[in-house]
Amino acid sequence: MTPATGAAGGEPPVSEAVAERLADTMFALSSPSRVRIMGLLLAGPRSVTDLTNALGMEQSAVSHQLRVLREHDLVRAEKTGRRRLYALSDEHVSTLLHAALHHAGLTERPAGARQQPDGLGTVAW
Amino acid sequence: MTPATGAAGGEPPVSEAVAERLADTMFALSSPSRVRIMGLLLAGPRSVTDLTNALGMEQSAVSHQLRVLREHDLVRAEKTGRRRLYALSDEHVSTLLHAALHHAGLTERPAGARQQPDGLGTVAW
DNA sequence: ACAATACATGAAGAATCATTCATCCTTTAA
DNA sequence: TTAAAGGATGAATGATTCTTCATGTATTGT
Repeated sequence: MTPATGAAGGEPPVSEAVAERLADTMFALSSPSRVRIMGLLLAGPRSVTDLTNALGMEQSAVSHQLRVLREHDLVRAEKTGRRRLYALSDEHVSTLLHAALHHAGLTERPAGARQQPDGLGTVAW
Repeated sequence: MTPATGAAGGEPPVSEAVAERLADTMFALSSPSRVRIMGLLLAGPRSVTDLTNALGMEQSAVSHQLRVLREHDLVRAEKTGRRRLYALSDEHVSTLLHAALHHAGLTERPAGARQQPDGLGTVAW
């Protein structure tokens, strides 16, 4: 087997555990709603109501998706008064997000791109 | 509204179109099987049979997942003889993958980490 | 105390996904 | 030509997922 393909030895290059962790994180970013939320948070902390208005979805849906992001440590909530301020959990996350956005901006253009060359709005790095 | 949260002006920081594209790409990496495949390809091109053996899943399942990766431009197939050599579609992808792996390696340790500090095996950069 | 605001959460339903099974196509070997 | 190897693909099925609806809890305002 593997007649000229390269080494195919013993331990896998990416352990199954890591694969699962990575997939899990990617999953959290695999829905447009959640990515849009992350996109908004990229510009600074937002309350659930802010997000709900900006996204044009139901408050319940936003909360549900925020929960997913929370459970995956992508965002953190800080409660002040009766509202909860959501923010990216750390700059590490925003780095990953930017990398991903950059990737998304470079690959396969749908022919009718009218947005910024990379699809980013005004983003504060 | 938005009483001290920051700007909440007009155009979204991440367009809906980009969010969809990004989510789409992330989706392709949101299953452990596909991540493991990518992990193997990180070490070099592999045939479907190679992957099937290394992964311990059925050939059909591997082909199905390869298709997803293909349709998302994450891998490319080159046919030589009666086998198909799959490889990461470009180095750009492997960059993103490494970034993601790095992220996965740093966040929340499941308490029982026995792998390399970052969970990577022998990986050729 | 009462009402309204801000969020969270459980249930339900439609849609989507990953895997297996069976089958088909193509290419090499006998 | 026949058979086998290497893959791809459609159908079926069980498991997840996203959204809406309804309702619950905590906090502020009057």
